[in-house]
Order: sequence, then structure tokens, then C-alpha cells
Amino acid sequence: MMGKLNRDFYNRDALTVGKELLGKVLIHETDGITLAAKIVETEAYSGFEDKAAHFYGGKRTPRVEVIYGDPGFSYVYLIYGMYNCFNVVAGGKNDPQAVLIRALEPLEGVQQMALNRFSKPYGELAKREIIGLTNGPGKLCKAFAIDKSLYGEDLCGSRLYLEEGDADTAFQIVTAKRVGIDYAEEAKDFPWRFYIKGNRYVSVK
DNA sequence: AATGCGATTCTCT
DNA sequence: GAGAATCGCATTT
Repeated sequence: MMGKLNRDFYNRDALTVGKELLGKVLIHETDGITLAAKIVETEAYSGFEDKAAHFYGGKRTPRVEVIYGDPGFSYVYLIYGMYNCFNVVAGGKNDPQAVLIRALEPLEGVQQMALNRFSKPYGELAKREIIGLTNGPGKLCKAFAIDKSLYGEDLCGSRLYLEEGDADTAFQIVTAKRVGIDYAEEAKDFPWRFYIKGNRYVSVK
């Protein structure tokens, strides 16, 4: 049995947590079915100066309130009226830090992921649909059945949580600009996106 | 009460 | 590569 990530893991700045989350395993226990997948791409949103962050300037609204709380909780938001995005809250209390999970590599429960995402069995998926299960922040939420009902979920609990990955698996980390934040002035060029080099599930290479 | 838009994805060209 | 889908939420009136 692999170890569950504890509160201390999350109690650091988003850049550190974002990098270290690569290779870790996200698990969702839902309706007696276990969904598990390796994290292969993340983005850090960090501090009051980050113009790309929903909490830029210390903005405090009901939506982002969880980010100002304790680390190790989920921040889920709806984007474009259609897609949920899943974040891990990092940093300490009143220190806004969050890590967007952008892509996963499925490990367990692919049958259910296929049904969640495409409403058909895994065996009927085309190759590009298999990659498309979890190669984007909105896609992985659909596959993992993550929506606003999981806003504020304690990731140190037993429904939605993260575990250590396989320690034998080495990989290189690529650092890149974040995606979809052209409005963020200088912050759009911050190298705060991290992904596993060569992984097929990375959303933007 | 009204307005405008987004940390995306899909379809069509 | 362009345009649409679709609505909760933050901001403005």
C-alpha cells in the first residue's frame, strides 16, 4: 500500500508542490469504484502578485475562499459554463497558493473513466479517445467525476486524495509557460507549468 | 438587476 | 486555425 500525502506535503508554496505532484497518484473513491491516475502536468498559481490567479491582489470572494484556508483541500471551479477544473490548495492559511491539475495518465478504473467521459465502454474507444480521457484539466474532471460537489473536499480524507507514486519510475520535468492566460500581462510568461517529459497525456507540449 | 467573460473543449474547415 | 458552446460568478449599475 502506498502512502497518502499528508497535510505537510501541501503546506508549501505552489511551485514546489506543483513540481512534486508530478508522478503522484490521484485517487477518487466513488460508488465503490476506485479511479486512479498518475499526475503528469500541473500549473502553479501563487501569491498576491500573480495576475493569472483568481485570487490576484488578495481578491477574496466566495469562490476562492477555500484557497485562503488550510492546505490540502480541493478548489474546484467551473469554466466556460461547461468544464470543471480541479486544484489542490497549497500554502498556509491566508497564503493563497493553488496547483491546477492539468493532465493525468490513467492507472485504474479506466472502464468507469470511459463511461464518465464518452458514455461508452473503454473497449470501444479510438486511440485518440484513450489519450483524450485525461489529457486536459476539463477532461480529467469529467473522467474522474469531479465537480463542484467536491469543492473544499479534504484531500487528506478518504474520498479524493493523493498517494506516492512508484518510486522506481524516474522522469525528467519540463518547465513551461502556463496555458490560457493571455490576459495576465507579465504573469502570462511565468514558467509555472510543469510536466513529465515525453508523457503522452500532457495537454500542451 | 444587468452585464461580460473565462486557468477549456469540440467541431468544422 | 477559427468559432461556438454555455453559465456561474464577479463586477457594475
